[in-house]
Amino acid sequence: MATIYEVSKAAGVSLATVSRVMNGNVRVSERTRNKVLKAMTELGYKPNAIAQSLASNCSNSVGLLVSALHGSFFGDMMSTVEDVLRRAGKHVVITAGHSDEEQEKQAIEFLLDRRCDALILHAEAVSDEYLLELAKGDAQIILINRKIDAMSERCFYTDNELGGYLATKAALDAGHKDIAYISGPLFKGDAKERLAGHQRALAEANITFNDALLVEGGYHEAEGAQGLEQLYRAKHKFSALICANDEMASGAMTAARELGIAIPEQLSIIGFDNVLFARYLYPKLTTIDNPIRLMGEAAAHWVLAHVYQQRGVAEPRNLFAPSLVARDSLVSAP
Amino acid sequence: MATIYEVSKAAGVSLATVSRVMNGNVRVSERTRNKVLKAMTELGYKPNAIAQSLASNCSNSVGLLVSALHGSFFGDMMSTVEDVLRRAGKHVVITAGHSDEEQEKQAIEFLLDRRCDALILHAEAVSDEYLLELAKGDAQIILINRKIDAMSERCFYTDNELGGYLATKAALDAGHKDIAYISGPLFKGDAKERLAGHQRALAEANITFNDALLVEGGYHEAEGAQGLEQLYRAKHKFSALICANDEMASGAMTAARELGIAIPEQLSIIGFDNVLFARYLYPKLTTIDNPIRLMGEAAAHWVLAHVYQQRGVAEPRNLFAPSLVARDSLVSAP
DNA sequence: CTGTTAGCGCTTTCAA
DNA sequence: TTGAAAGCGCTAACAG
Repeated sequence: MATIYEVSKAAGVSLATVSRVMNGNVRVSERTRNKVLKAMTELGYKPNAIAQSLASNCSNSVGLLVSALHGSFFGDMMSTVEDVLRRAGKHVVITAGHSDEEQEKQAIEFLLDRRCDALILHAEAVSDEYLLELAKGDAQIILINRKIDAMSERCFYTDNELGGYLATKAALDAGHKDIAYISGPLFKGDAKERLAGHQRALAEANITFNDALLVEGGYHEAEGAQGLEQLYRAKHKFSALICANDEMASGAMTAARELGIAIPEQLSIIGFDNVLFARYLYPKLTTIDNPIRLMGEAAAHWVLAHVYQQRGVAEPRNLFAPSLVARDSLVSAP
Repeated sequence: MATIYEVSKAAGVSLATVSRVMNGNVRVSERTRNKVLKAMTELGYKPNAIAQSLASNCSNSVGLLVSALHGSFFGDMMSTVEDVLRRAGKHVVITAGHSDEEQEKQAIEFLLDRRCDALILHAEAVSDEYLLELAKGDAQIILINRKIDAMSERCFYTDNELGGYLATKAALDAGHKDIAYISGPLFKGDAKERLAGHQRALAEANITFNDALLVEGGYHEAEGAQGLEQLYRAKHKFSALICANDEMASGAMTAARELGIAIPEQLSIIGFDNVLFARYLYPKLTTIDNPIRLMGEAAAHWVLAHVYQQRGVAEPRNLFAPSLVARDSLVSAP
């Protein structure tokens, strides 16, 4: 691998000049630039990104923390973030936190050790205090799907409460009165908010929230199935079920089928997130669209604008509104 | 951020000694080591990974190329690779190639520029020659889901032909004679191999392969749906459909339902890959298990053993055998 | 077992 | 507009 030194010799100029034409920010005469460029191509020169990072104190890398590397939700998010950032020549180091405090901290430490210029975090388990403390350090911290007031301009999130509200409202509008709810793990903010929206919609319709119709799940398909079975066994009647994400809705559908419950005739189901496979379920899942790709894009754009000082990047919005996607799994109450 | 220099001063030793206790490979007296350790914690010292990389000419990072960051197949793969490598303190830089030659090359260049110690590639579009050339360079190249004879010990792949064979064999064993097939894009090796397996099974059963029952898809759900519609419109009769991956099987199921075809009563469907959501489809998808997690693990272990000289890592196998997962979407022929 | 001393390849003042 | 030179923070001979 040719080094900058060899290029400078070949071009008959100094190291500094080569560096200047590489970075293009300082004026270099046309003639000199061409000599250097020629030498570079002849030698097949590639700048050493590591040396550049050390000297410039900028790693050109951004760390991304997600809960898991598989799953439609995070797939969509990683996909947009990587796309935007790589186009800008930045690289993305991805780690998984598995919704566990210790693992999230370790992953963040890891990214910090690699001297990432910015961290885009989908952190679920660590505390606000920890994140605030982190934000005081060298790396810029951006949060996805979480809002902390003291750093709200670096937070990109969905109005989960509204989403929960819309889901329940849709069921109510279809005439359902007995609505069961399988929530996400309630230690997570989004799970709490979605549930709060559900309760608000019920209250507006003068329906008292029935604790017996609530099951706490963990956002996985299996818990959707278990949740439905539990509700069914408890013999409380309900004609609609709202699941706090599509994965659980899918699990619930499968379980319902096995119990001989016809969907949507006997039971309407509504999901949340509108992940790719939602429309391939049978019946096609009515769900709440969670604009995760837009949030990823917003976070990446923020980094480009504020960390790398790129011009012409539109200032992203922070709050994203979910919306109902009406498909086949919700029908009028019998 | 404290530097090694400050630590050495605080501990009253030389730079080199601090470096030694950090890396732990050279003997340092217990007393000195403790002094250094103490100074480190007091200063909250964190080694600068970038400087380490530059000095040691080892970035401790491995690049991972996948076709897309979303989708169950790649999710599973990234997940295992990241898990194994991060446990070993290596970091994973992930890029997407989108099955496009130009984009794959760019992504690989990008990883090379970052001086990754090894590249684990799920490359679909670039040529064997290109990869062989690449393997001559500084970074070690590992291939997933692809075999090139000249570097077969660095290739980890499924026996796709066998998989295609097993799928078709299962349909045949269930009494089906007219078996349609929606393939992956035939410029991809795995798609070709799966199809070859299909044809071998037919030949063994003395059934002539009928070109009219073959549709070329692109591994996406939408193409599964289109493929089924196309086959249906062509009015060729078939009682079983084999799809070259689960996503297309899912799309085909949805499309069949819309055309009023009962599954599996009127049409049996078999997928390939056994991704997570396959068992949540309705009916539950009979499919071929593709041990993608094991391949990811194997690739990561190979890197640990051969690139980072870790001891005690079992030598991974290169060829992985797929197997039939019988669920509900395949039944006996009418 | 420990210290000295060159670098690793590049950026960035500071002068010229 | 260009060059000289001092680092960035760490590793790795080489001596002692």
